[in-house]
Amino acid sequence: MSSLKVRVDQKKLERAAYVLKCVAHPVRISIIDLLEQRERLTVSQIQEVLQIEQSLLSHHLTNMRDKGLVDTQRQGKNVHYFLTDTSITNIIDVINGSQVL
Amino acid sequence: MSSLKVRVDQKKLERAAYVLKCVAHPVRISIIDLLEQRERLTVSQIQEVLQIEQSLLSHHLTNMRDKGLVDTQRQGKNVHYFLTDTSITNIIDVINGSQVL
DNA sequence: AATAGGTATGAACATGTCTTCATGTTTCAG
DNA sequence: CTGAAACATGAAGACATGTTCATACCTATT
Repeated sequence: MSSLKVRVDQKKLERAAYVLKCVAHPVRISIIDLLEQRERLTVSQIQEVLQIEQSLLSHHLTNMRDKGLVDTQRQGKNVHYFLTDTSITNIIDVINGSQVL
Repeated sequence: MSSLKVRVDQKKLERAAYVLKCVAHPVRISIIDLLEQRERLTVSQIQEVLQIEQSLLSHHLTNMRDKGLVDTQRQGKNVHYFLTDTSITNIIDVINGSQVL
């Protein structure tokens, strides 16, 4: 007999998968990395670093916002993006500290 | 002037995204969690816990194997699966220690 | 050799994701 | 009020992923 079972409840599993799916993209990982370094960044600042189309970046940011990864704050013509929970940046560490990733 | 840039190189970014995409699924997160508890598990053992179709589970396992997350070892009629790099289990911790995930 | 248990594979369909392009919105400066 | 800068949105096509079903494969037992 074995009391083996999944230690994460279904709700959390689905939520985690949902958000991880969002993290799992080169551009979006990059954005997280940038926001770990700067706290707040405007779309144009991010665009300058990543060198991708404005519209594409906006889609990615909206995506991350929908999933609750980032939040925004308007300041004049600019919109500032920031991480809602900096603990996600731990994923970057996991990435760097793994043979597999 | 700002020396802001992505601190993860392109290759690693793509690899990380590729593997994270694989992690980002309820069933596959569950499998990782189980293999954190047991070291080695056969397909049927996993199936017994997860209660999903054999074929579906097999597809998921093959997927994880292709991405290098797990590896296998045959023993008679059974095939044992195990994590190739236990540091991935840190992702479970990140999940549990995050407000967002 | 035949059978059964354990696992893998492939086709097919539905659904989701990524990217581009065109266009819309908001805000400020003049 | 007009125009330009900064950002968002929506449609569409290409492509990837998840699931099911049927079937094939491997191994041990008889």
